[in-house]
Parts: sequence; structure tokens; C-alpha cells
Amino acid sequence: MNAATFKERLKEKGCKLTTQRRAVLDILVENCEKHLSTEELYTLVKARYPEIGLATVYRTVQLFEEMGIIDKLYFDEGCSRFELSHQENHHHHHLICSKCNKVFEVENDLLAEIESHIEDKYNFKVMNHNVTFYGYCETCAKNM
Amino acid sequence: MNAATFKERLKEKGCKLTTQRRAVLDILVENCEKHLSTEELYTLVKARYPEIGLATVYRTVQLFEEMGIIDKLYFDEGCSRFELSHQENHHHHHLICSKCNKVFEVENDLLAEIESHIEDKYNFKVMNHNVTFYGYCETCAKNM
DNA sequence: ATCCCTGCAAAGCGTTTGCACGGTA
DNA sequence: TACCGTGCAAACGCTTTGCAGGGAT
Repeated sequence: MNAATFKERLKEKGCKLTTQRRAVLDILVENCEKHLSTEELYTLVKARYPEIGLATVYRTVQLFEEMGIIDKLYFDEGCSRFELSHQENHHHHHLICSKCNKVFEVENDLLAEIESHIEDKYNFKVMNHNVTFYGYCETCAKNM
Repeated sequence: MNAATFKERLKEKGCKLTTQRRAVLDILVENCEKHLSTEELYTLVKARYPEIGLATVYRTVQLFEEMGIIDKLYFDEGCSRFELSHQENHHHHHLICSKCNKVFEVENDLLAEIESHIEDKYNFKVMNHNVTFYGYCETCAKNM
């Protein structure tokens, strides 16, 4: 996302483009494959912009989430992580390696089948989902 | 689970059968369809056994989890919930109604397909998963 | 007598909030 | 001047831990 579009999107929400918000977005974009926790995000932003406070990072990710720029992910950890929103392909899952803790993304359209099965059989209108697989990645499985 | 088996299982872990542990198990069994949070569990146990402390409930669920009696569930809430382990049918998911917050269980064997797809394509050895669908249950969908 | 278990209170950790300051329109 | 955004510190909610007392073997 370029600066102009970003500023526009913020304006629609009645918010301003500040150095802090720009810095947080930059780090998120540069680490788009990383699924950063708030703490990790804070550390990375602080390296480039040392005056920033942790509270600002929390407020910023909250704002970005409301704006639909990022999604909050809940793994079984006790903290949340963030990723840039995938607008088009909503159906992706996460694989988490229990050894190295790396997060992998998986495309999988079989989920559509499961969701329609659920809507039919349980009359439950699915709006969202959290699908996470825990196990061992190729590298870690080799070294065990 | 009867008292004798329970005592036996505890003994294997070098633990004793106490009134508190018995009380927590009883509440869990009586509310097996409820997916109680620790706080809810505490309230229910306290009604029957007022001297119990919250820390004991936390320690007890931790113990039960290690014993494989219950599973810890992480929904997008900021607290965890518990259910009695389903030994045989490991593949069940949860539906959470975003309006009434009720939790429903779903049997679904399509997941086996997804897991084998993941193991083949990503060389990722799946050990466990967290599959949760968020949406509206039949009753709530009607009243909207 | 030993050792596990408990209740209580304090600490821990991730997150949110209150507040006063500072910058921008 | 008005207002939003920030940094800091305090508060928060859930969970864990330290500790001293009590019970069972």
C-alpha cells in the first residue's frame, strides 16, 4: 500500500497519518510472511523509531484491524499475532511447528465443503473460522 | 468415570484423590456439554464446596489435562475452556455463536482429507488441530 | 515425620486505559 | 484554539507461583 492510499483510508476513518502509524505499517509489510506478535512488532518498530511506546503499537494494530488492513490471529499461546489481510482468498489456514514455532500458510479449498456441510446439517451460519494445525515442519521432523 | 478408576489414574501420576479434585471432576462430568471456562468451573464448584480456592481449580485442570482427562480449548476470547476428552473420535470441531456464545460440537471426517493433503503437499506432520467456526446458530439467526 | 495438597496473597504477563503533553489544522 | 495522537505509568483480567498451614500415610 502506498502512502497516499494509506492516508486516504485513514482519513475515511477520521484518523491522521502519523509517523508511528506509517512505521508500524512498514514493518508489517516488510515482514508480511512472519505473523508477528505485538511484542515482536514493537521491537522491530522500536529499532527504527526508538521513541515509540508499546501502547501506541497496541492502539495502532487495533486501528488497522478495524480498517481491515490486518487480521488478528489467535494461536494457542496466550498472545495474538497479526497478518496483512488476504482479501481475495479468505480460505487459508495455518500450520504451526511445535518445535521451531514457525507459522506456515496453507491454501485449502476443502474447507468450503466442510462449511456448507455445517450450514446444512447444523443450520449454523458460518461467518468466520480459525483453522490451525499443530505438528512438525519438514526441517524439524528430520532432526528428531 | 467412577471413583475407583479415577483414584487409580491419579495414583499412576503419583497424585491423591482429594475432595477438591473429586468435586472438579464431578462438575466437569455434569456439564460435559458446556465447555466451561475456569472461572465458570470455579463458580460451579464453589457452590457445592465453598472453601475451594481459584488456584486449586487452575492446578486441578492443569493436572487433568496432563492426565488426558480433559482438553484445553482456545477460543478467541482471552480465556481458555475445557471439555472432557473424546478419546475415540479425535476429529470434532466447534461452532461458536457470535450472538449467544453457545458452543456446539460437530463431527466431521472431512478433516482427515485436509490433513493428509497437508502432510503430502507441505511435508508437515500434523499432530493436533484447532478448528473453530464462528457464526450464528439456528435460534439466533432467526431472531436477527 | 514426611510429603503432598490446599488456600491465600502476591506476582506475572499480555493488554487496555487515564492522563497530561505536544503537534497539527 | 481545538483536537487528535502519543508516551508513560497505572490498572486490568486471566493465570501462575511462593509460602505457610493442614491432612493423610
